[in-house]
Amino acid sequence: MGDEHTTPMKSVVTALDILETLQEQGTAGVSEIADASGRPKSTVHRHLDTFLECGYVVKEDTEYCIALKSLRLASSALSRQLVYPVTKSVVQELAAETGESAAIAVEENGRAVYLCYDRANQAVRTDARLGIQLCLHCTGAGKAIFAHMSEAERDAVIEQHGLPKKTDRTITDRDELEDELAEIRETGLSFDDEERVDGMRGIATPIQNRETGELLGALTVAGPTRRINGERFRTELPDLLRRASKMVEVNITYS
Amino acid sequence: MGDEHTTPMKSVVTALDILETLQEQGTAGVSEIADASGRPKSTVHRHLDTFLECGYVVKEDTEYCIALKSLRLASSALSRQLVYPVTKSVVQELAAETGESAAIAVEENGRAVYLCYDRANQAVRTDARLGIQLCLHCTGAGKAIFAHMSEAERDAVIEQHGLPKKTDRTITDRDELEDELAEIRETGLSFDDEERVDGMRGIATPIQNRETGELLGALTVAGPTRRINGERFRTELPDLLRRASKMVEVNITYS
DNA sequence: AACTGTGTTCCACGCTGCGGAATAGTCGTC
DNA sequence: GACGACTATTCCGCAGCGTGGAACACAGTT
Repeated sequence: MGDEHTTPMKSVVTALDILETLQEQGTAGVSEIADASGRPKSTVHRHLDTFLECGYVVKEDTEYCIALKSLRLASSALSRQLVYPVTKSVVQELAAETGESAAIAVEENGRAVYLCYDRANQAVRTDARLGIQLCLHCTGAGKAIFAHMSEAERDAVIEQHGLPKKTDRTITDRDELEDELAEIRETGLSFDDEERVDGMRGIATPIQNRETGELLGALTVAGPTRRINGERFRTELPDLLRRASKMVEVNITYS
Repeated sequence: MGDEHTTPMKSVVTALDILETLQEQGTAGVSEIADASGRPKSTVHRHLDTFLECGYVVKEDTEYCIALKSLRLASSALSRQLVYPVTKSVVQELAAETGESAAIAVEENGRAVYLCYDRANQAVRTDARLGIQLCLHCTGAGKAIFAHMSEAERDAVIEQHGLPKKTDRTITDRDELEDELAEIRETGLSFDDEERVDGMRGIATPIQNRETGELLGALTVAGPTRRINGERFRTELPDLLRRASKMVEVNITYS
C-alpha cells in the first residue's frame, strides 16, 4: 500500500478545494468562498469562472452553486456498483417498514460511502448525505464492511485513518475491534450502539456475492435510541435486515 | 446574456476534460484516456494522480474510474432542486404503472437535465443517464420547459444551441416551434413524436409552483412507438401524467 | 531476445496561474 | 446625493508550476 504520489497539481487541487467549499456552503458568493477556503478572492473568482465555463457550477445573480452536470460523474461512479440497482428499492422498503432511515454503503479508500439513502417521514433528519464518507470502525455498515476485509487491508485502513473517538462508546482499541469483527463475521450482523453519534443506533448486514464470497456492500437501518431498543434493536430489526440482504444477494446472483 | 469570461484556467480545463473522458469510458487506463483526449500520457497520468489523491478517482490495478466521492457534488446540486425529493417516488410509480421509462427533467444552461430516472423491466434501455443534458426543442420534457420560459430566454437558448436536427421529425423552424410551445402552454401537455430518436415517443407535463407560477421542471414518460400509440399516446398516458404532476405540485406547495 | 504494449519518472523551458492592488458596481444610511 | 461598506471584477508583473518529450521500467507476445 502507501503508494507514493508524484506531487499533485497545485492548481487542480485548489480548484477542487474551492469546489468542495462551495459544495459545503451549498450556495455562496466569491468572498464567502474566499473566506471559507482561505484564498484570495481573485483566485477564487477565476476558478469559479473556469468551472462555470465548463458547466460544473452555475451562477444565479452573484451566487454560485454546484451544477447538475456533476450528476454525470456520480452516475458513472454508481454504474460500477453492482449493489446499487438491486438494492435501491430494498432500501426504500426498509425505510418504509421500519419508519427509520435505511441506507446502503460500500467501501472506498478505507471509509464507508453511502450510495443511496432513504428515510421515512417520521425518521430523524440525520447528517446522512449521498456520498458522505464515514469511518469504518464506528458505524454499523462500516463494521460490517471492515469485518470482511483481509487483515492486511484492515491494517492499512487503521494505519491511514486510525480509530478516532467519536463518542464515549466508540471502539478505539484494535483488539476490542477485532473481537467484534469476528463476531460480526460469525453472526452476519453488525450493531452501532451510539458509537458515532450519541443517541443514535444502527444495525447492518453485509451483502456478498454468493458465488465468490466477495463483499459488495452493507445494508443498514439507523435511528434514535429512544425508538430503537430492546427486542426491536436486538431481534426485530436484525431479522428484517437479514431477510432484506438475503433477498438482495439472490437478486444479484441472478441479474 | 453572452457573458464574457476571463480566460479559463488551462490546467483545470484539461483536468476536467480528462475526468470527462474517463467518465465516458467508465473505466480506463492512462494510454486509453491519452488517446481519447489527444493529450500526452505524462499529462494524463499526472492529472489522474492528482484526482486520485483528491479522492475523485479510484485506481484498481492500472485502471482508473470515477470515485464515489463525486456523489457529494451531485447531492449538493440535487439539494437545490425542490422537485427532486417530491418527485422521486412519483417517477417510480409512473414507470411501474406504464411499464415504460419515466423521468424528471429541469433546465440548466439552456438544456434539459435528467435528475432522476426509472424504467420498468420491460422498458427499452435508452441512452438516458442521470445528469444527461438534452436539447430543449426535441424532447417532451424539454419542450415543456421551453414553453414556460420568457421570450428573451428562449432567444438566448436558441442563439446558444440552435435547433439541431436529430431526426426527420425534429422541429427546426423557430415559428413552428413557437406554435407548438403556445399549444403546450394552453394544454399543459407536451409530446415528442420521434423528434429526438427514431422509434421513440414521449409525453411530458410541466411542474410549476402553484403560488408563483415558476417552472420547476417537467415530468416525462417515454418508450418505443410500437407500444406508445393511438389512445395510449394521445389520451391514456397524458391523463396519467397530468394527474401525477398535479399531485407533485400539491406536494410541493405543502412541504 | 527483440518488439510492442502498458504505466511511470524525470527535468529544463517558458507559459500561466497567483494574488495584491486597483476598479467597478451595488446596496443602505445618514 | 454623497458617502461608506460591502460586494464582484479586472489588471498585471513575478516566479512557480505545469507541460510534454524522452528515458525508464515493466509485462506479455512473437
